[in-house]
Amino acid sequence: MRVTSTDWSGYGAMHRPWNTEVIREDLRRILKKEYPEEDIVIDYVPKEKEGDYYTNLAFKIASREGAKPDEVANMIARQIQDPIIKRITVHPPAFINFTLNEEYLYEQMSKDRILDIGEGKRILVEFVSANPTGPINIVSARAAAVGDSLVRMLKKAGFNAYAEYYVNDAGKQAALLAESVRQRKIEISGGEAHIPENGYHGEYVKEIAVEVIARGLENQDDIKKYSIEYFIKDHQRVMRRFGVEFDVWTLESDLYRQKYVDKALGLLKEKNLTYTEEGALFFRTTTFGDDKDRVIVTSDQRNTYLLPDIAYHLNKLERNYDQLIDIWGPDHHGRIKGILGGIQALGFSADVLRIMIVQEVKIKEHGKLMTMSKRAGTFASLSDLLEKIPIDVARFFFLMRSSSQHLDFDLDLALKQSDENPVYYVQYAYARIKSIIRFAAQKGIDLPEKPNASLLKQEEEFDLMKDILKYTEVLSDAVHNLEPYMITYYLIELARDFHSFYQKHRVVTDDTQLTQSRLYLISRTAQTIKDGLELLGVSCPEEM
RNA sequence: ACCCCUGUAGCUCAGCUGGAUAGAGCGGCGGUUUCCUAAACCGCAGGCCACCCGUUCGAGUCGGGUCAGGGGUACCA
Repeated sequence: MRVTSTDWSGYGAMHRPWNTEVIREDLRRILKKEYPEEDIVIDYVPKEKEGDYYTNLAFKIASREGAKPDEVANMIARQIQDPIIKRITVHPPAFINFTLNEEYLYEQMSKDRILDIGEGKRILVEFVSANPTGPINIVSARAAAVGDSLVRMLKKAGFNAYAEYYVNDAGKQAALLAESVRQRKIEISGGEAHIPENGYHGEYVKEIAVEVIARGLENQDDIKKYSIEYFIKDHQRVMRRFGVEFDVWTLESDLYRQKYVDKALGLLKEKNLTYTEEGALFFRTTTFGDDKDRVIVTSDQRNTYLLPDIAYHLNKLERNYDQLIDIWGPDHHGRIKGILGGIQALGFSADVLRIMIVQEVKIKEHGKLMTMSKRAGTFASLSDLLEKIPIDVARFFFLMRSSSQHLDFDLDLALKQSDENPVYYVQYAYARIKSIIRFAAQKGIDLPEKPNASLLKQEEEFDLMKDILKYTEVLSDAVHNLEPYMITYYLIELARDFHSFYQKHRVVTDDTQLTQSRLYLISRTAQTIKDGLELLGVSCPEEM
């Protein structure tokens, strides 16, 4: 099975028509009228080639019918006619290229296209969910950026999307933290610390021990409660600082209190999907395609993570979401089959949950990759990273790569405040536009309500118009693939096209009509940049 | 031993349902400012898409194999 996000079952594959107002859908509809049975693919024409969009329809038909592709292409080209298409050209071997009508572009540009592919469906994105036993690490930071951006994108695309953080406060790790703190407390009081083998050795444990002493906490439960809460608060604070808001924080301990764990266990037993072996209770995940069955209750009667995890997903499903998305770190990929098995065991389709694995992050400084072990690395935690670089830069960099890709975080580049840093490149385009609009206002030229768009005839102007219209298509692709980096790439491209335009053509001139048309064009550009940066959770300053 | 991710320009990466002469940023070299922000723009150099086999009219993209790097493989999460 495929764990990364390309095929989003339940919402249709990308080539299927979406309920969206985008240009390539207009083209698809036109072709569909003549070829209702065909699976029509519309893509962008490479730069430097004639036309804006193309289809490979002729190849498909020719291949199936044993005809010559170029003849089929010419036949199709003769057949298709529509006001939005200025010109259809056939290029060897058999591409059919469409050049859009300028009038259509002018008209589309002044139209607000709203993307609604979610149709109000309820979708829950759970991410970060770091154990409350230490600071937020870099991979979790990346997951935070990706998850938060995803929620913003989904909302923009018409979903009712919610962000959730799950806190493992009841398991073995929490107990280990408490014991580690207690040992440090003994040490501070003059005794010898016996930290458990798998316990927590970080410096921060000592700090908590000091706090615990100051509060006079003695028994294990109180120490545990204090330590866990310490990190929950820490995580909440850091997430807020990073600009990530969660709608719901769910505690594992609450799932126990509300009997969800008992309920899940009962359901599994009831369906005869468990058995006992050597004192441990196994869940038959092999029924659902796992390579071996998994233990859910250990021989010493403790629950493994899988049982409360299944209970948690039962809890989520009972809250009536149409779709669940979990974002996990690379070290958790081994859990996928277990949890999907659990969901199916509870009677749901495996499709209701999509699990994204966000790959690891390495920090690169002075051309060298730094290890990020808590012992050696300075950048073990998100807070450490944010001490060094601005939030905008951190978020943008985390969203520059597809999430299934290992990420090398180039700290030197991130620290550069000018030139090469792509964050500022995009922000600068926006600030520049705002500056031009202010300049025009000083000269007494205001943004027009309805500009005379037909004055825009330059190549760079058409490039910008097409970019702006492409925005909803990019958003649609990004949502479908659950990949925010597509937005990032698009914004860099849009900024580049604006900077090129700026260099070549003056906006504010004595020609008031043309000035107004161009003001309108660049203000639409600015609006698009701002919208896109908001999806990434990156700020958009008016001046730089 | 098994599982996951990855292998495209000097470096970091795009290239989505197979389609045109494989793209961008950074780095390198060379240019651009009496004018709305030079945090910008323009040009040049740089690639046997790890390798082999297969499917196909067509493969960086799909399938099989090999090699290499990273991560994970508890009755931890």
